[in-house]
Amino acid sequence: MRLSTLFGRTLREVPADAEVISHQLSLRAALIRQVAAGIYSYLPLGWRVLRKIEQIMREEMDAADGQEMSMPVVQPAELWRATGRYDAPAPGPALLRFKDRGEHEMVLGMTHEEVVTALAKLEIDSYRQLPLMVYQIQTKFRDEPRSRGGLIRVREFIMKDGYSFHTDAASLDEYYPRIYQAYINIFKRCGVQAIPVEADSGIMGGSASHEFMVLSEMGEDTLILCEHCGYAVNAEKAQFAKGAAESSAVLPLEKVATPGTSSIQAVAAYLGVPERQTLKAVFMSDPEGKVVFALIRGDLDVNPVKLSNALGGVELHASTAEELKRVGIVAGYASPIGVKNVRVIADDSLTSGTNFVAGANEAGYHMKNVNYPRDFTVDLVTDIAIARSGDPCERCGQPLQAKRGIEAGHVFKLGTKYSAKVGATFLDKDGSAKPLVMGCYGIGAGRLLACIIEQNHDERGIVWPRSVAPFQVHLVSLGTNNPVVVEAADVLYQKLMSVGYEVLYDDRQESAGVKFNDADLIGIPVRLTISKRTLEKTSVECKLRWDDTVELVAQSDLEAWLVTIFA
RNA sequence: CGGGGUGUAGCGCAGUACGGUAGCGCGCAGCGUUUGGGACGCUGAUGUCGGAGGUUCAAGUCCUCUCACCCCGACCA
Repeated sequence: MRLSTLFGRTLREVPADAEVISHQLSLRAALIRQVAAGIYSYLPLGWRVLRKIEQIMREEMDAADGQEMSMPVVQPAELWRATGRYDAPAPGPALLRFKDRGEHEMVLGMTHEEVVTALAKLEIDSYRQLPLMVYQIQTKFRDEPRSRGGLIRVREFIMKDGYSFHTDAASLDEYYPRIYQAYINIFKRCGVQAIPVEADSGIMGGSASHEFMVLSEMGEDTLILCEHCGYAVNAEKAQFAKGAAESSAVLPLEKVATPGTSSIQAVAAYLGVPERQTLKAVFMSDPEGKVVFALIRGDLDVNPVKLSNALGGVELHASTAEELKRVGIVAGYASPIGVKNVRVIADDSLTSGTNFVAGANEAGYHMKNVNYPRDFTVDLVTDIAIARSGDPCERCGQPLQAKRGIEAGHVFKLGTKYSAKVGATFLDKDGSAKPLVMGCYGIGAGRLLACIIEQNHDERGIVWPRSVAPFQVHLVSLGTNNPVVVEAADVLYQKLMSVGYEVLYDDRQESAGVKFNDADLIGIPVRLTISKRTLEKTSVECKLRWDDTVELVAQSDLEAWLVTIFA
């Protein structure tokens, strides 16, 4: 490809809208251009990278016995009604809906469980056909409330999504690690370090799932890691050792005046007790405004995802003052004692320890010596606490670390959630019809591209890993007014291509500075320079993008030199 | 959906307090000189100042409405 005719130009200045480094570089290096919020075009350079990423995913999926196929982006609403997701609160408005000219309700696919399960119902009859895995590399559309960070969080994106079908859970359990390993291979081959963590399965449902997280301050997820024992988990799901509050002889309930102490910190200090001897009340409401009272030991915080899961996955928001008033709760002094009209979900941290301080449901007053279950009852006791940096690991007791990460891939054991609803069954050996047991596996291609840049750049630009670089060789000719140089560069360009290299040839009439800066920005692994100077020595100047040194290589040795780089 | 911000040439920005002929840098086109880290000179083109109303002799600037985009939060397979 001659740079003089490449569609898409590099930008010298950072576009004002881009804050994230991968966003800035993908715009400046002419990989992508924005069309609307969270919707991008890929320019030729970006598309070449994306295709390389896709090819790596394809090879790893094929190696895991996957069969590539393609399913539509536009899907009938009835498929989504069948699984209940059309009307469910989640995904809700993220599922873009519209009508075609025949007034049929349609959606833009945000994932393909519905379509693939319907296909499986059609095509799979017998256990003899199982297990199998199909995958596609296809556009998804999710009408996110807010896109951000360039390609990191978008509305329209290309995803590699795979679906496996099994006779039973044991078969899925056996297959799942192969995909897990394939994912590790994919990220490694793409030059990104991704950490697999245990994850919450969210609206996808299912029994187990893992996310592949790329460490980045930009990340929207928090991971909890234990360096000591290797426990790695999304904070949404992380468990930790909570320890126990003090236990002593149970004392009689006592109401005390605690003016101006609407926070745990304040009331603990006022009464001279540790925070872990207090009970904290947190209120969240469902979409209908019904208040949930979450009760947890004062030194811990509520994890909204765990709380939501404890309630069967309902959507929750922080309760408004109005919602609290309606059920007679005094914010800041709320008490589990005598509370009515709300569901009380308690963290298991309050089942050990005695004589806690809790609110009196009256401004300016708390209760001392509150004991469960003597003084109050709850609807459910479970783990609803969020793990924080420094909390002890539940498995080994060592301190946990919290880090930010970008979710680059996600694998789920779905079980029969979709197949049962769609009626996708097969006949087992014993002649009985059983729902297919499913797994699903996704990686966002564009997000992965952004992650690659996040982890592979320097102050001058992108430093592509060889595996995904848009071209292998960036050929720079200096002195385009010198016919001898032009001729030599043209010959080298043709020769490199004839032996199979992907070459970006900077044949523009630009100064050396412009050409070198663009080469650094675009980040192709090998830079070859041809000039009057190199020709005098019948050599080519060679430089690797990740290395500062340049090397003169005799023209006759160039091919051998390149072989060592791409070996 | 709440809070904050920005829309002026392809990109980055000034001009808006106080209304009076729309500017700068880069980029782009032509000519010439340059050619190893974002060269130089000369000449030139490009704007419905996001949009619609309004006030005024006169609006990029004032008023009203509206749209788009960015950031924080809510949300998120």
